Amino acid sequence: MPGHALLELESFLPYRLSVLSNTLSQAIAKVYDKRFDLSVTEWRAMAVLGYRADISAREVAERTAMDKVAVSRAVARLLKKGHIERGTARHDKRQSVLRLSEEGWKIYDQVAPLALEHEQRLLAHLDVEERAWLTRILDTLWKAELDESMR
Amino acid sequence: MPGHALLELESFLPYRLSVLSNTLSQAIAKVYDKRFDLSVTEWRAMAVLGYRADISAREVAERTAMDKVAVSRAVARLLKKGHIERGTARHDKRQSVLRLSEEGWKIYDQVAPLALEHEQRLLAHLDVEERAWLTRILDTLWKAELDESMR
DNA sequence: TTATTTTAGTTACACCTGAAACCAACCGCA
DNA sequence: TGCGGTTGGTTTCAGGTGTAACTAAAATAA
Repeated sequence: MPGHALLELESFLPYRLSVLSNTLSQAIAKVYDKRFDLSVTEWRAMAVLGYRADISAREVAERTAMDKVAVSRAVARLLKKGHIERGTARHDKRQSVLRLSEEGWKIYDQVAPLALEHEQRLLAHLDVEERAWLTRILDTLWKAELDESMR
Repeated sequence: MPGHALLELESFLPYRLSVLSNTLSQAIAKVYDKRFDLSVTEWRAMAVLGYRADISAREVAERTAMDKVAVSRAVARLLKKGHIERGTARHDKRQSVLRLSEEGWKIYDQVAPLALEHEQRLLAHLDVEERAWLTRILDTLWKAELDESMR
């Protein structure tokens, strides 16, 4: 194709990142869904609440990089399932205060190790040096991209 | 939270990959959409057709890692817009034969350089060594993950 | 205090997506 | 030749998602 820019999708970085991460996410998502009836958004919300309890929906949104609508819906579903509990902040009646319920912790205790296993399974393909570089590169790109998307 | 697995989302690899790649994709997608009225799926189809013409929808699906439903819809929209043309394979009347139209090439010639620019902008955050490692690591994970998801 | 603007969260709408059902054409094999 | 199974592609349906509009509460300003 003379005269046209040469763009080979398979070696195009944003494309590769996207496909890789989607393949990865979908594989994990399927497991969460089938075994625990959890969507990725729901699990992400639970994950942050397992790490830090009694935070507002807004803070969940920040920490999961989901937008507030997605969080609102995930929270609604998790409440219905009884995986989380919701209170109201005393100092600000608009804010919710979210935490995992007893039941929620039981789910969490099954899913979290599974997630970590999944990560290990992925990292198993890399040697120590590669892992270090990957972490470093992701850090750099993360900062650079997120900064830009904020602007 | 004693007794519970420690999972910090922000340092969890699949999560980081997913957020990074989504932030990236959305930024690009917005540009494609606003300036060219193209969705990511549509653009990906056009990208492979720019690289290799006269292939079937199934082959587009393979080369873009999209499923055949997504391709079918992207093709339908691209046909309506006149960006691509469709024929039928002589040896197999089920198969379509797709290629960019004159009009499609005009769009392609604008978007492809833009995409490459985008990639450069991203790579600009990394030095030569980091780029080499990133490529290598992506290759490895790509093969490993895609192999597994095939099974 | 009252008026204005901002923020937390929900709802409504229109779109996108994946899974499954479906149709037509092809293949393998008897 | 004909019959079961497979493959390319489309359609349908049931969710999921982002954007924008909305409500209530809080912060800010006058």
